[in-house]
Amino acid sequence: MYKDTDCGAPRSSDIGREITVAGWVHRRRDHGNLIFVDLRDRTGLLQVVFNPELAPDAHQLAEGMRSEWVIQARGNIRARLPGAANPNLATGEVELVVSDSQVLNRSLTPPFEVEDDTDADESTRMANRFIDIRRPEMLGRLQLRHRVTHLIWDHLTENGFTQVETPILIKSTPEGARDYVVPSRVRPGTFYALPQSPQQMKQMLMVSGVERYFQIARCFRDEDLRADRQPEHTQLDLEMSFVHQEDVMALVEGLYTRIVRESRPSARLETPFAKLSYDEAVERYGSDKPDTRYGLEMSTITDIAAQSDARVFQAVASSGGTIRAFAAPGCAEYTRRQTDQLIDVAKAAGAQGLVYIAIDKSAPSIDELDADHIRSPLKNYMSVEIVKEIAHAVEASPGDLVLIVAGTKTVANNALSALRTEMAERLEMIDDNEFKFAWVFDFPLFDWDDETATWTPAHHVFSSPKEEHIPLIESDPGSVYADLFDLTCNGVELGSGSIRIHDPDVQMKVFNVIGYPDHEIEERFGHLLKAFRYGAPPHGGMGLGLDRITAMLAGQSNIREVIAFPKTQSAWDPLFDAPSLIAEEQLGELHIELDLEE
RNA sequence: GGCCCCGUGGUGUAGUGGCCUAACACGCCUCCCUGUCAAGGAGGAGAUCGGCAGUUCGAAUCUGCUCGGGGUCGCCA
Repeated sequence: MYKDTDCGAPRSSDIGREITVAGWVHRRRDHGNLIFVDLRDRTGLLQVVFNPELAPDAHQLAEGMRSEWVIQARGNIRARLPGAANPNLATGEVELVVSDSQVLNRSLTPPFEVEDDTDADESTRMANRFIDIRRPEMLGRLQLRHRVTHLIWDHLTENGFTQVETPILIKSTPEGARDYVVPSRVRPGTFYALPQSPQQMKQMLMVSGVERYFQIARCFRDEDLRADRQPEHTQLDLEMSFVHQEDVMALVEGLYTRIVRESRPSARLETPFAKLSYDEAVERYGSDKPDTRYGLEMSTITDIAAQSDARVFQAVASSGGTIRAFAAPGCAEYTRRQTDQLIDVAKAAGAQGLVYIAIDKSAPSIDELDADHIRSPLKNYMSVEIVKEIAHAVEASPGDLVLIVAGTKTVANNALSALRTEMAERLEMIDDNEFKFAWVFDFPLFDWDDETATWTPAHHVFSSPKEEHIPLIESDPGSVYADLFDLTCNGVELGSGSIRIHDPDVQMKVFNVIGYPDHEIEERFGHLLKAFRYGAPPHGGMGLGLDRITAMLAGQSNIREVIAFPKTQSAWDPLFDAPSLIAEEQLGELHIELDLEE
């Protein structure tokens, strides 16, 4: 070993020990004679002193040392001079007096400084990720990720799970996201796909009698990226046999409670997790992944608003739309500029516009409102009575700003949900250290797709309808609910799960509603359906995003911050420069000809 | 595919038509310095302003196109 002690280890109790350390030159302070080097390794910093009188050779070497050189130093730990301790360093009471040192490797001047408060641009960091990860903050995030993964392994192992690896080269079953695809050399003209998730394989493992399966699985989707989406992401994939929905939820809740408690002990965590039906979540928060750290709950005021003379409201109400609203406390004095900004938020979320009613704080109460207390662009079209009713419906008080969006159900909810987030931020209602988990369950089994005029699976084709709804599958698909559940936290969807269909007849009915022709069912799912005919146990499970929970624990909104080598928004790896061209011979072997424009 | 923001020495920024022969901070190089820890002091090098085309007597600055990065909507069962 090049070192017998970690840089972050020495304390006062080590004074007098002779140790050897090795690491990177974090900073060098040259006083002409005395030279101080802060030596860094993964455990921390240690001040190393080169004294020309005690070790002239080592001192001469240190004169040439520069940032990020890799060095080794041997010497004695001693207490720092009185008053020279550094309370900001864990090792700040002591220092290493070098007797002997060696340069293990030199370094070019790094493109940016290795420090937590980096000012380097993200693309610079990504192109030099090997240096970026030297920053304690980054290394810490990778270590956090490791701890989370380790806890998953421990917890699930303790609960009877078996980790099984499933293949990365699988069959493409085009549906949902676009596949990443790999050409086959030995079967010209055919392609593998990379898994979007190990869904079918883990269900097959249930048929196989594994009973409790998990995997930290890489999943690939060739879709446009976001701050919380990479072309490849990691999910905790798990599946259990002989369980109901509550059993899966209880297991996962136990795991996530433990993850948060052990990997971020200071976090405020409420247990048991809240439980909301899908309908309730949408009604109260306008979203199926509500941030429940704050209130700002919304109400439906379609009937009240439709009685006003406002044509927008009448038109929306009569065309089957919905009018929804919530009260932003204390915002009645918002300026034109501020309300305009809110209108922009609503429009960006798809709404035609936003109607607000400011209720002056001088009003004694809602019941005693008069016209002078009301400020609204639609003031002339709404009687005071209607404003009172609306205010009551949204539980507004004098001094509040009522935000109203009219539109289709989806539009109204999306816009109001965006406004809710916006107002929570503006009103500083968000506690970054709070982890408010909520289960959202009882999702509809199907969504209606206007564009194609078809029913599509809300989650995936294997989710089981609620038993009492099975008779409705073909007659009234829209009213069929499923044993489908999401784990959300602070307004982020962390994972989805469901009880799966294990009855081939029910499965066929679902396929029929979705409108898959028989040959396509056989082509895409034949292998799984065949397995199901050999005694499939009732089973269910979840897929949970590892990147997202880790980012959340790290206090980051961008999952690239917890991924060692992430890709850019255009799915480019700036470090290795992938994707890239391949040689003509490679293309030839694969029987591929390029047809590129230009 | 749409919308929005960004691109100036190694890094981060300032400069929004002539005062720019491009400024500042950090970093880098040389020298000085025995207790610093974002060490300090003195001096120095380093950018044709993402690229191309245009407008103009004159462009980092205006226009168009393009490339790259980020955010977001669509998309992501």
